[in-house]
Amino acid sequence: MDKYNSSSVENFIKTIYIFGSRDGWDTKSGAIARELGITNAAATDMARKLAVKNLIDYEKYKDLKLTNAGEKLAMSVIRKHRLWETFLFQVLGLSLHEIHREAEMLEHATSDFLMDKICQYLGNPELDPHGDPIPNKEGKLDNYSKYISISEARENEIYNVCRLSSSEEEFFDFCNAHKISPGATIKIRKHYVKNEMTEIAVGDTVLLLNSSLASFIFVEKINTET
Amino acid sequence: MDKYNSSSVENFIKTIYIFGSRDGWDTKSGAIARELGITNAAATDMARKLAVKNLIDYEKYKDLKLTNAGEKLAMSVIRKHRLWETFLFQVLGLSLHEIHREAEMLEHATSDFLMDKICQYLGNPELDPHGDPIPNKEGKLDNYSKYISISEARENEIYNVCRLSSSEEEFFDFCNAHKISPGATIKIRKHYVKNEMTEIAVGDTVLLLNSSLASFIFVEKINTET
DNA sequence: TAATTATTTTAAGTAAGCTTAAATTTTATT
DNA sequence: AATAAAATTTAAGCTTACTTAAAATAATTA
Repeated sequence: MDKYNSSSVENFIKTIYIFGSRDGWDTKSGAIARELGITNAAATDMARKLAVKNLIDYEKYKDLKLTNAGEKLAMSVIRKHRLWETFLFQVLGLSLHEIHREAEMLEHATSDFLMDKICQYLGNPELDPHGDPIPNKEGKLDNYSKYISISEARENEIYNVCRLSSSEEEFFDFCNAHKISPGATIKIRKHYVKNEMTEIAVGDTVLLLNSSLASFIFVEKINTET
Repeated sequence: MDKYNSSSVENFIKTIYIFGSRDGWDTKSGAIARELGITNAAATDMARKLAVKNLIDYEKYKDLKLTNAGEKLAMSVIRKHRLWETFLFQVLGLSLHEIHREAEMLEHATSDFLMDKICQYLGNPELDPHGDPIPNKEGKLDNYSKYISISEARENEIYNVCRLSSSEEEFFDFCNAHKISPGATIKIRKHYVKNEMTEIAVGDTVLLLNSSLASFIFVEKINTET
């Protein structure tokens, strides 16, 4: 078993993990290819190679599934990504969309040794600036309460925004413009199911979100106890 | 002209620059190959390809020479290397040999944008922790007084240590053990030319250095003026 | 200076990570 | 359930960055 994996391999494995953890998203070679900007043929090719390396279980035409080793690798890359984002945001003051772009490169060029130093420096954070949980050294997400996306939230209920889980500048432009940030309070007014839109209220403003926007904003029921 | 260069290309160009700036070192394909741990054939191959890309001037059997574009690229990579070393040393507290290993990877995965942010964060440093000068954004080494290595220093003169320009752990073990660090005062006692050894004194300790050690320790005549 | 040794280059071949185009399989539609 | 559409896989081919082995050139030494 090689110790070193290329950026291509790491991104492939990472994408399978991320897609697999999102409700209703598939992990077939086509979806991964689209995300990575490569052809289906290239993705199939990679899938077969990584199956030999025992990082994924591959059955033709089926969803790609990570093995234990594959999941471990995914968590390691995601840990590096989220720690770098936290560092770039907190220490160097980069913006939410800038940190993604840089972390996307740095995550493949950082040793476990250095990552642990950075983790310590940051005081072992549990969440990155987007609100996404940071896996620990062992690749586990401990005490991580799974938030729900706006598309899954109940009508006429009030929620707290917890995560803005995108990496596109335009998405953050939108969130900034309408005061949607972790900690903000929003009300779900109505799901227009056929049209795949959700109407929410932030303060006095009423917004109509398409399903893409809605799926990247994660919320939590406001805790009335304690 | 491509904007993006691979790690292999960047390391190749960087090595030509570094070797070219050291007295008595050649920049033939063989020397570069040895340094990079690849075969001569691979180095010749790369040399021809980079000549097409206009990064080096290539004449068979001759020393490899960087073009203006090649030198610009070299300086950019070296700037990133030395800024990362400074950052890892000053901010995260890594040791002198650890910073080299990590910077060697990070230098190829860092945008100019991020590098400038880090440079600002550090207060635009002029020297890295080894004492090596950090090129500016334009790829120039401004007001850089060229130090001499111990092998070039004059017998019976007293000097200040300015740079420890190596990346090997053992070298730093040696320097630590004998209190050789930037700022330390040493006396050159004698050059044993035939045996390629130099005898120096650090405080009360007399040390006999082989030419390899002597070539990595850079010194400056103690300034008696001002 | 001729011969030997060392170095560099050329030639042929490999693996990774892609591409396009054609064939196959799955999914959706009527 | 048959067929059309969509997705996936296979096949062949390309580039990068290497390798080994043989050929050519340069440097050294007798």
